[in-house]
Amino acid sequence: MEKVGIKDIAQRAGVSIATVSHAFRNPGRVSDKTRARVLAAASELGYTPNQQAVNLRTARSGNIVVIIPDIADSYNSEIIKGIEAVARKRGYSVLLGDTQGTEEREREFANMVHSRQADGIILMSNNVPFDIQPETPIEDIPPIVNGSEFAGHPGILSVSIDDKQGGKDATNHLLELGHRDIGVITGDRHSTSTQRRLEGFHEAMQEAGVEVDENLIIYGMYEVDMGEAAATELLVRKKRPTAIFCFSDELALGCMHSLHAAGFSVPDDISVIGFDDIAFARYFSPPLTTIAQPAEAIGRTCTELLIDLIEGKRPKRNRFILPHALVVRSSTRQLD
Amino acid sequence: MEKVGIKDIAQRAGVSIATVSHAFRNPGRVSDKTRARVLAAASELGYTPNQQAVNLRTARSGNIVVIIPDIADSYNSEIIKGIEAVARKRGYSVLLGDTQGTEEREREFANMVHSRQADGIILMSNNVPFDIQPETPIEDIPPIVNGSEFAGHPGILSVSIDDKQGGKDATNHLLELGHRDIGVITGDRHSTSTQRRLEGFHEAMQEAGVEVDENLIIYGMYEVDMGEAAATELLVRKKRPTAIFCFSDELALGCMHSLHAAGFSVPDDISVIGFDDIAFARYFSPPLTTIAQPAEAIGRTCTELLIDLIEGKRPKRNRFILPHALVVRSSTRQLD
DNA sequence: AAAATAGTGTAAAACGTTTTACATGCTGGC
DNA sequence: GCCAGCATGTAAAACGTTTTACACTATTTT
Repeated sequence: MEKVGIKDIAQRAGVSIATVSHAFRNPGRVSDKTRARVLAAASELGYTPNQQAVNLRTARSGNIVVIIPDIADSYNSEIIKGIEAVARKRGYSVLLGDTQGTEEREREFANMVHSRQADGIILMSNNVPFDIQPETPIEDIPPIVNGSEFAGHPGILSVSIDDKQGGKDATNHLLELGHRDIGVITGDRHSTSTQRRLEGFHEAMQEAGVEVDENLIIYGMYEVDMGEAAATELLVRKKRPTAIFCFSDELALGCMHSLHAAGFSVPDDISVIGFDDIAFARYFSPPLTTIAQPAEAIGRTCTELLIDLIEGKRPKRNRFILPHALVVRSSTRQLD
Repeated sequence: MEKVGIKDIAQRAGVSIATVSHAFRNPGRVSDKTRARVLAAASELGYTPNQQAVNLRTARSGNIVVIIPDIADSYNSEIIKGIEAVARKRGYSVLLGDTQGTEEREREFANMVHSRQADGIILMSNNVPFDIQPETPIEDIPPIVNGSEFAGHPGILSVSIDDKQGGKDATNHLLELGHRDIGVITGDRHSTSTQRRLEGFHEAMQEAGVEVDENLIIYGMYEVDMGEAAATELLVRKKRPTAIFCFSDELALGCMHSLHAAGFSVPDDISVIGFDDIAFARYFSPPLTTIAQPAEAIGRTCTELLIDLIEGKRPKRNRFILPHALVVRSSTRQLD
């Protein structure tokens, strides 16, 4: 367990430390014979390179930090799974940045790339935690990829589904089933995803020539409890909705819970559609109709792009759109 | 954006680099006046210390790695949340080690402490990814804390609930409701938690004088799909269970899904009890009766202990047991 | 046979800090 | 006035690597 370094193995193999280093990093640079001797010595001594030293010298950390509001959220953790997998494959480690929603922590984590603890950032949030003006040249921005639609800076890569179209698809599904009085429970009002989905909702309604009742739109957060509260809210409205579009599956879960508690049947009395298609969605009662996001693929893509960026390969496009899909299960049905 | 180092700020403040370092790390060591000058220079230049250099010099990384089989699992991600919070509070960052169950990755991650990328390990798994004999002295083991009951090495800290008692409590609950034909769907057969919960089950049955039907015990993994499969399995048994004890809430979810699909009502036809009390458990239909584990607290405690260990404070005890609780909801009821 | 080239090895600088050991000037006690 | 002791500052070593520039030998080219 004694710390064995490059120089111990140099001594044992009877060569210089430079040779040892070359033997590892730069095979061709050294004769096969000495290389073998070095490798032997290394394994006899149980050598493990000190990454800190390597990192300092090579000015890279091999880490990427993922800044995410809440890691316990199902959708988020699927994404992280994708991130982890690709990072590992490409030789990077992932540093977890659970911000619990606070901007202070967001900055803290973002600072890790300045302090060289990380080489790049995957951002699952809408604020850019630096002071970046839209006119800041991209060379001055550290490697960063956003995992959602992102409006902050045109040069920042982002990968996500087409939220607006998603919102439209969900709405059209309800419209096709004959619903006209459609309630909406949104996510965080300031998030781009909420804004875009809402646009999609309005556009679909307009195209169908159905008037939107603003009273039936409840703005909230993306969490379960919010779904419960919002559903109750909706039930006391003068005009009761016959269908509810929830901007996340967790919201839908909370929503259905409230509806059941109030004696309504889903979908017989009220249809509910969600968004995300988290792993549990098919186990809800009733199994949830929802817009599926390819969470893991989003995570994977973000990571591939980020690492490309770190390694100097900037893609031609800045905006990557992954396909979503309407998944019809049993929480929605034709209006009588 | 130019990289500014300690020597730039030394130059600007007209002092030596040693003084700059002291001004930061070691206030009293330097006069207030120069200290102020240094600090001013630093902020004017927008200085951020290069952590890699600091780490190399001070021989610590400020990282802990958490080795966990699947980060997308609800119970696991709650734990991670706890870990993150404490780590942050105490000035550490967390490196994610999602092993996807493979031992190879486990070793890879464990190796991060040898290569100085991390100062310690939180292990949420049952294999120790080093070659440690029970007789290896604790000084030779890197700082490590296990987040479950752990049998590998007596010197390794572990924090968890009392799984055996948990198994007993769940079983007694069913027994008290009059159930005698109790099915069991376990988690990974090799995990200590499964083994201990099973012991608890047997002990409770024995104490109640009820014979265990080995045919009603299905060994599996801790995942939803397994729950579905196992439930179907159980239904074809000659003697059908009137209650099922699932070793995780995810299993219970899958299990109830199968039961519903087969036309059974929970709890009217069959009672189901879970284990963990994940955030979603109260939203299941019916809301799940389960044994609550304090996941976040487990994460927090692990982390406090690990960091103590890293910083040289070894606790008097090696085994930390956190309280669990039976949470009765609506998935269990009195047998007619 | 001299000169260019390829192959192999090494000394030493560098990465950006922290920390040890020493130097200097000053205060005050005698 | 002398010395002890303190307050403040600094030079230089150290952390464990990678990498540059050079040296030497052996081989090939002319």
